[in-house]
Amino acid sequence: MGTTKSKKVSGQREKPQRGERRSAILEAAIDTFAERGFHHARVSDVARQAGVADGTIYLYFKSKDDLLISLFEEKMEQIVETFRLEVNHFESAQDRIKCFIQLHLKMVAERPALAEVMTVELRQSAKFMREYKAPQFGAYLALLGDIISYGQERGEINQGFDPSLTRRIIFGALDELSLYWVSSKRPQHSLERLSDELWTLCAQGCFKLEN
Amino acid sequence: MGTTKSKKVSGQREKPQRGERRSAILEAAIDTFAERGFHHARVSDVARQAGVADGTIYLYFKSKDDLLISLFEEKMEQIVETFRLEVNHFESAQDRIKCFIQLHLKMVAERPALAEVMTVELRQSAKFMREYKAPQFGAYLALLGDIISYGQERGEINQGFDPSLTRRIIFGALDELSLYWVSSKRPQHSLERLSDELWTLCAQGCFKLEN
DNA sequence: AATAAATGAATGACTATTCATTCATTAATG
DNA sequence: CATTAATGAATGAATAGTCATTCATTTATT
Repeated sequence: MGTTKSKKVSGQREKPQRGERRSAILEAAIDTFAERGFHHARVSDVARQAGVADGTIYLYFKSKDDLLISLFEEKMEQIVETFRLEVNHFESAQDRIKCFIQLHLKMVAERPALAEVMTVELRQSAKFMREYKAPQFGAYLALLGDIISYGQERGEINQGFDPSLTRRIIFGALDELSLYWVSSKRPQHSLERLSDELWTLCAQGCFKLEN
Repeated sequence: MGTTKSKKVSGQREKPQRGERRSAILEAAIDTFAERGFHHARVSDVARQAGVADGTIYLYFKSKDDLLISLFEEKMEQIVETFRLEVNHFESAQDRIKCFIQLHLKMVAERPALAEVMTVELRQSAKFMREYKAPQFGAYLALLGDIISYGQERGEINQGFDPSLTRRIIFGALDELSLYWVSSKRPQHSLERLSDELWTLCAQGCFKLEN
């Protein structure tokens, strides 16, 4: 059945135009890595999904690892750029943090496959990739840390907090909430709910004041 | 040099006694997976580290995957048991949460290789393992959630928080702090500092009250 | 026609797993 | 007690399968 040469597979793309090959491969890699996991995904799966031949991938990327790293760095760069702009629309550090949390979770909602690759697949190489080889992850953390420092300068946030730790706490919470949401077939909670819960905890803690 | 048959390798164990084989393999797997990463670690590396033959591993575990899963489940079971006992020594939910945070980070300090396997290597299989196949991870989260519910029953914690979300926020923060600490060659902060920072944020939030 | 881009079958490196054999230990026998 | 037989845990060399990467050939572009 079907045409002579190509087995149609769900999600398979049409042969991409010249000049769109590279980004077609990146997008195919996001979907394939999210679905099968980086280690179980074959390069030929990515190629099929992108509508190109196996060898074509090696015209644009040095190796399968390079594909994962490029994917991460390029997408993360865009994200950092967008977030920085959006966040700066707000004056107070409180609003900026709230905005950051919402943007992170909005991205999870809009690009779940990308979120999954970033949260799940990348952590495994964390020790090797993150700070060391992943400047854009550093930029993401730095953005969050800058907001906290800014809040301290403005007197909104207690001086006692160390931005380099607090940013990790907030990032860790966001990352785990994202993983939870992405992994749930039918999430029990809306992303707005996740956002509010985290925001409230960051803002005022969870204990009643008189105790 | 050395004996006829065995090349000495750093960290290699002596041939384990009968009845200690299984746990020798588990301990060797922790070290090897932490050092090389699960996917890059060869079964023969684990065998050498444990001081047994390759085939012996298959007398105790079905597959390399099964070794990772068994490792996680068995260690996590012990951890949950210990944590539950320790935490219940305290009356207030505040003290229980503080205790939980401290125990988690203490474990990271005492067993960094185990912490690394649990935070880094396992996340990659997160979607498949966690809730679905990893009842002990569920038990860990449940313990944290129970403390929060308990705090709400006692009137210490605002009813507005959803324990199933709050527990993930706290776990995510702990997990990320652990990863940070384990990955840093020379951590900038003591684990006590990490513990205090997270505890303070959970307890009172980071914003000054009058704003 | 000349050049560049794309193809995909073939290659080769890698390693999880198997299983025929060994051998230390225990039980049976005289 | 001394000797022999039985057991099954342990071994590790060989297997079998996988899949990233290459490159001779084909197709598209200028």
